[in-house]
Amino acid sequence: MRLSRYFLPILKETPAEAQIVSHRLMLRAGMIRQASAGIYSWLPLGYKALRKIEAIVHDEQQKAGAIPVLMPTIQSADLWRESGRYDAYGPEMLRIKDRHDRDMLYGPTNEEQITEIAGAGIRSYRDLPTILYHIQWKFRDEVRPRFGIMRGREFLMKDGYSFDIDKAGATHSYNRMFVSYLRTFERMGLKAVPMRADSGPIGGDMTHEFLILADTGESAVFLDSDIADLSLGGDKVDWEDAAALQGIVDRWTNGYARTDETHEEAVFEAEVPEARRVTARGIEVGHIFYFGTKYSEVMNAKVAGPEGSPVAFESGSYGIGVSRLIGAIIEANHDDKGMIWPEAVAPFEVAVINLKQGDAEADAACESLYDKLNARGFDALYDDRNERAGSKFATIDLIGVPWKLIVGPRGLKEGVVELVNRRTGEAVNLSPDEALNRLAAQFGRA
RNA sequence: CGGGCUAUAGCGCAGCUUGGUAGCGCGUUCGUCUGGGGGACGAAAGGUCGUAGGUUCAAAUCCUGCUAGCCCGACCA
Repeated sequence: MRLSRYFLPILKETPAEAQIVSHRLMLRAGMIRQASAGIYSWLPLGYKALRKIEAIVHDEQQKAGAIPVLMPTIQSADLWRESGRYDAYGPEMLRIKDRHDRDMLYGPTNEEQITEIAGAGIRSYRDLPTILYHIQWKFRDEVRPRFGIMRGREFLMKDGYSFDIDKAGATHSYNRMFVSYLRTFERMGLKAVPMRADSGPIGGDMTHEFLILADTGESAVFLDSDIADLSLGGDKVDWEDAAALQGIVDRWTNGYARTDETHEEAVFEAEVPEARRVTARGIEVGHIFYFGTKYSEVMNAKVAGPEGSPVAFESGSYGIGVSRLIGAIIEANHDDKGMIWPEAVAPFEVAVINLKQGDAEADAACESLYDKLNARGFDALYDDRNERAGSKFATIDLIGVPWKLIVGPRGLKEGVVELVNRRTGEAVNLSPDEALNRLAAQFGRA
């Protein structure tokens, strides 16, 4: 993308309403624009980031065996009356009427809808397990939306639902999603820690929240530092091997990691040596839980079991706050100049900065680099605006492009361009071709 | 939903106390000089002062209603 032809309405000053850093930076970088309280338009840069995150979630869900679907945003109230939640949900649910005066609602979640679909479409226990998911906009009429997209009323969420014949199957499905979440967040360059969540009326210990550690997080978290240091690495996962998955889950859940909701100071002190006790703040980006037959019983969603008689599904649901992840990534990756995108989710991976637009040699070198980057499959941004160098650096650093290729007449005389890393500031002078090769190696695109 | 606050140009703000031609900085446009970390100078465009009503010769300014938004708390992906 040529910056001169892009729509990037950046701000030098911070809008007054933005309090936390991700909100400020997203507004300044022209990623979002508020439409009304808790509702945002996604401008090109924000939309690009959102799509990248969405793509990773899709990919990891499908690798773990989940199947993508797409359910509507508008749902019928009747479906929710079946489950009893139409009355139970309260004012957070946005209720609307259609022209025939039928009660409708903008979905805050999709348990009812998916249970209806599974109940109608899955006939035999032999078809199980089935995990269906979608990435769709949700609406929850929060009393007090805040922090930009981090707590909006409209938000993009991945919600998945598993269907099994028994508890053992449901546990396997739960573990699939548990490990899938670890992979998903790790791939985005995030350190997400699964923490025991409040299981509410259902009970049991099969519910976890995934939190990203960040100073501005909403929840206080207490954990054993050993858990924060765990990593899957690039290890292959055999998703069909229930015992192996359980092993991974156990590794992450054996130690202490809880939010303030479930924290018990005495247990914390007893289980974790003082040197490893970490008290921090976190942003919830995922939540998984097993809920058994809660919806399938009341909605009469059943399959033929091994004996031929109908059996209610054993289910779980699995959410990732896709739009919230953008805020969380920024909260965890920024400095005083702006955002610092992890390479895997960066809206633009590399920026070509022409220090002297209009200089024939600089222009030609930039054009050539830009073409070659595109040819190699890079998401490249060419700052070809007729701006001064300082202004270009400030813009590119604000939007957090992980790598800069700086091209100017001075360097070109020596036959070099400068390759600079946004996070470390490390800079090296290389010939244009060497710089390209270095980047290709860095991104695995040789 | 309790408490606090705000609404004036794209953004950040002043003006309101004491009613009388709507201002500043940034950004934007044009020109000149510039050009390796948010340049300088000159010129210009841009505002039903959130909205409805009231008081007054006269309202951004005083009064009333409404709406929108922000912050703290309680609540939540």
